[in-house]
Amino acid sequence: MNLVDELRAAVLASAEAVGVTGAMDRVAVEAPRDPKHGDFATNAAMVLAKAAGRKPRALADALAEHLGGHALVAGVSVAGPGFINLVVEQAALSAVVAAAQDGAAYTALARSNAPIRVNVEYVSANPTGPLHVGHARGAVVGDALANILAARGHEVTREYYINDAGAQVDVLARSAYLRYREALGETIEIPSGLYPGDYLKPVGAQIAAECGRSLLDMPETEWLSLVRDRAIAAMMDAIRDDLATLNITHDTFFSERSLQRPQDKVGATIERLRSETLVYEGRLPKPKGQAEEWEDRDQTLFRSSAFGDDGDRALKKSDGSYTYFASDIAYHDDKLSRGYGRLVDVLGADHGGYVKRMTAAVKALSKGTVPLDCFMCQLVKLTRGGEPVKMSKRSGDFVTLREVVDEVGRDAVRFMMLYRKADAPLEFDFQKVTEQSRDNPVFYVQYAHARCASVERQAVEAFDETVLSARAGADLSLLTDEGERRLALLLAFWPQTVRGAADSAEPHRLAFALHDLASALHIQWNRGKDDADRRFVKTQSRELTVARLALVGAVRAVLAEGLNTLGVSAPDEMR
RNA sequence: GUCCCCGUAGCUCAGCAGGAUAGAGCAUCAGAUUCCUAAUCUGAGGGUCACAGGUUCGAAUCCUGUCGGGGACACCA
Repeated sequence: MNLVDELRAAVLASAEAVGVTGAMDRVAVEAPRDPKHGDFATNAAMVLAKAAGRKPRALADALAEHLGGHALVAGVSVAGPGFINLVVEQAALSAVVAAAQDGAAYTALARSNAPIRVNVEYVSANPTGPLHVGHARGAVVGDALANILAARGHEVTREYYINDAGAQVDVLARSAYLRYREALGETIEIPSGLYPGDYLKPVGAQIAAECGRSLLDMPETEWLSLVRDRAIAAMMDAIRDDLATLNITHDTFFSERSLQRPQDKVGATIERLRSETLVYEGRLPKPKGQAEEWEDRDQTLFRSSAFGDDGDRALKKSDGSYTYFASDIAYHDDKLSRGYGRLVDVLGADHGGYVKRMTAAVKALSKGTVPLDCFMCQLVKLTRGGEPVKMSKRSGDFVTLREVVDEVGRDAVRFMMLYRKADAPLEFDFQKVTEQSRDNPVFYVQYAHARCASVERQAVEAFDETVLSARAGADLSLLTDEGERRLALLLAFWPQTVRGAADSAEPHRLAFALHDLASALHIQWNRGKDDADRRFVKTQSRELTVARLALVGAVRAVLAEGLNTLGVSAPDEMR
């Protein structure tokens, strides 16, 4: 059990001892606002006061008296409206430092005792071109979230939904066909409405090489599916390559088309819902606003309004084919049939209006047993030297994910995308991120890790190699310096941070926690410049150096584990 | 017209299931390199948490409304 959990258990035991029951799940052990208040603080007295029928301060006094006797607690005080501040025994922090030597094992303390199977769907960009920088955000957030859920102990599947069934892939095919003719020597012009990007030229060339001139005389109905399949395959290869530059790989690529052929799974799902009276034939009210070409007609509708949506949603287009939503219902039904306990969709900002209906659909399909969490990534505002860069796949004039990674580097792209809440807009400035300056927090955190490694190298030089192996038996009670305690306390919160990030699906919390830890490390390091007694490597005392190396090793292990979870490298030196 | 997200320091953003004096980075100003990497650190200035109500012991946080910015709104995907 980790320290924060132990303290929380102690608080709850104290509450029980003084005869309080009630909203125990709201009791939290957290960092106090001001470190001067103590090592930890709990809101227990304020949260439980009502149920106990006592005033917060009075209850706090009672709890504090009881907590004072706990083995881990060295000091207790009551402050403010009823906070109980705790100072822990040195042994408690020593245990944290010892446990954190192994970053992976220490992070495993965050594991849930009720792990479930989780499906995380992310990216799912249309296979009509290379990924652009907007996709990068969803890709990184989804990937990091999957890592974090795995760190929480869940069994995670990373999935990509290939939208290969709609009209846009026919447009892709027509665009590729023109490139095919171009490859055979024709001079072509890409009409508006098709994809003009150069990236289809190799596809056209490849088809020309394989099929020769045989497609030239065919009617579109004959070449369309052939060209389409090849173009989609080529685009998916390109997308996989793009994702690989960010170290992102999916476990499953799920084809939308496979829901319709060879078997009509979409129809089957619709009919099942119809039998539950959740699908019906009816008319939608004419939407207000832009609806000039509104055609009032009977439609096949899903009763999503019964599950929290604003209205019912169409499942078939006027030509009788399925809507994207209908396919997506069948797709999520397929996910459910694979036995997941939780579904997560990471969506782009332009899918905002889609969340309610999809959540409603999963509610209906799973009969409320499986939650679907949709997380929106807001737009990325890409600037270069203050000038906004436009992105539009149709124009063929967009900044690709690959360009950004090539210019800025994988680590910087990943960390920057994670260094803010996903549902807040993000400004990504090329210049700042390329500068490798203090402006870029990834270097700050990586530097802290490199500095830890450097300290270890220095220690070996000052003593010998055995100072590192001696850490296992270090006397950690020597770590009494204020800054050292501060580092140990930050380490103590790490498992909770991982839990919080996983359960709230907010990867940025990890990034900020790592930044905090890096900051504390840098501060302590610099204190050694003013005060030689505080240096990590203290040549006069091997014993003290070994203890401090253990602390540095713990910080390094957690930084490495955290960076690894975010998909960012943890270099041993940065020169 | 409806729905979703956002509005916190000059700028970019945190603020974890309401809680202690609202934080960080950048920028500005003033400092610290005989010393484990100055890609670092120390200090200062800078705020009616968009606005108005409400809920309560207590609100940046929850509810309602207003204003402002972005996104989405039959059949596209």
